[in-house]
Amino acid sequence: MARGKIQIKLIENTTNRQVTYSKRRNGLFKKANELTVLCDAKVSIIMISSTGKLHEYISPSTSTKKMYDQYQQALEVDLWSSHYEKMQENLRKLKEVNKKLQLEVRRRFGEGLNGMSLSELCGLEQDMDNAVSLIRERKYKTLSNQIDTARKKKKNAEEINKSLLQDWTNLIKHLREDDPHFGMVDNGRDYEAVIGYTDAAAAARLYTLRLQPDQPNLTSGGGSEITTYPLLE
Amino acid sequence: MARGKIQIKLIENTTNRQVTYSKRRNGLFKKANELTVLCDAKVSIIMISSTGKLHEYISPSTSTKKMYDQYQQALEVDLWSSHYEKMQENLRKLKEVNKKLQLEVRRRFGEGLNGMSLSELCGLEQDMDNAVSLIRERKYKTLSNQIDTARKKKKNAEEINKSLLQDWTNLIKHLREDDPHFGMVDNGRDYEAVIGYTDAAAAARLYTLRLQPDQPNLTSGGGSEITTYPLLE
DNA sequence: AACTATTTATAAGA
DNA sequence: TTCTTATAAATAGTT
Repeated sequence: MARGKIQIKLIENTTNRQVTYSKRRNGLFKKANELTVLCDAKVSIIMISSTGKLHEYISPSTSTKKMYDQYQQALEVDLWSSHYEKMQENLRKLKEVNKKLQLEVRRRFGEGLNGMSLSELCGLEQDMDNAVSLIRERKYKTLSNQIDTARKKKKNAEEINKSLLQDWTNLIKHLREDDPHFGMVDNGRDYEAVIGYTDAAAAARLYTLRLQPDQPNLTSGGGSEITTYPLLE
Repeated sequence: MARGKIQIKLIENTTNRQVTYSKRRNGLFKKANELTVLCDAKVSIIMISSTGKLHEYISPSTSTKKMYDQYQQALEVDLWSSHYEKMQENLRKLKEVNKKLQLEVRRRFGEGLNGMSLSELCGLEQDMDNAVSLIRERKYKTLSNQIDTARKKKKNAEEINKSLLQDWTNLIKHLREDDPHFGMVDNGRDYEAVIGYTDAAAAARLYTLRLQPDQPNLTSGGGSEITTYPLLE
């Protein structure tokens, strides 16, 4: 616009372009500010240069966020704003519900009863009594289930013990038949006596030990009726 | 900038102001576009006039949303995203709290007990029992307050009745003294007998009726000790 | 909306 | 970047 007319097309010379960008940017911002003052308008300008630098102008009476918010509202282009508002509404409702629930819970803890009428109190008491019955019922059910499970476990354990002792006895018998001196320890008593029938778990443990593969003489000994049992929880 | 210099200050004349706004807006947008082309820049302008109308310029290669997103990123001033995310976080937390409260309430109604352990059930039962005691206590308190109030009202009513009957007796007495035949009804009994002492309220009602202004012979009858009583709730 | 006198913006050069 | 300045462009006031 001076010292020669220019075509409005990309300035090829990078330096020139940057200078022009800088000058015209200032010009634009100046104009924007004049418009703001003269016409009581609000202007938001965001500019990004070809080198990626960002500049902005914003009228003194507002903010970039406000301008963008207004833009969104005005143009109704805004998916986000509606989303945002829905969220706010949601939040508000949730807070309300929360408040009510809190009161509900508090009352069911016996607090915050002051504002309640006699009939409300009666209703609440009734509710609570019913609920307590249900809870008690549930408790007994849970309890009886647990007892039942315990009984089953005990029974199962007893059976396993029985089988283990049977296996053990058979094993000893087989070994005796092969070697009459087997099982005699220094004090002259045999394993059965040492272990006794009082500690079945210990017997089982010992039994397992004796079945380790590093004692092939035992595991390979004539097809004994050894069985395995799943471990119980 | 033509036909006379102007001060950069608000144009008082509304019409002038709007005309200038329109002209300069075009000028600004033209400049913005030139800048876009000449310098390969991106420009977003949002303007809101004093009358609330919104106009925008946006460089062809971009969009207003993109520009403001870039603005956000570049300035690292998370303007609305943070707000938005905070809201989402808030919402999430509230929902969680809500869920817990709902479960709490449901359990206190005796529902949703399935996932609870025996000890949890025992704790809940204990809580509920305590709460029921508190509620019951409160109920009895409310009840006794109401009984108290009722007693007071009853006492008050009785006193009023007593006074009314006294007044009534006095009135009849006075009237008898003036006219020995007064009060005799067709079956020969007098009003006191008809009314009896068993229905004080009915006596009071009749008494009031007889004091209506359209029966001046009674109300004007020698200065009787008639008193008035406030109506009770 | 068009005109135009004048102001303002700015391209090119320093 | 800033200043200068010739000149293009914008625009205030008018029609």
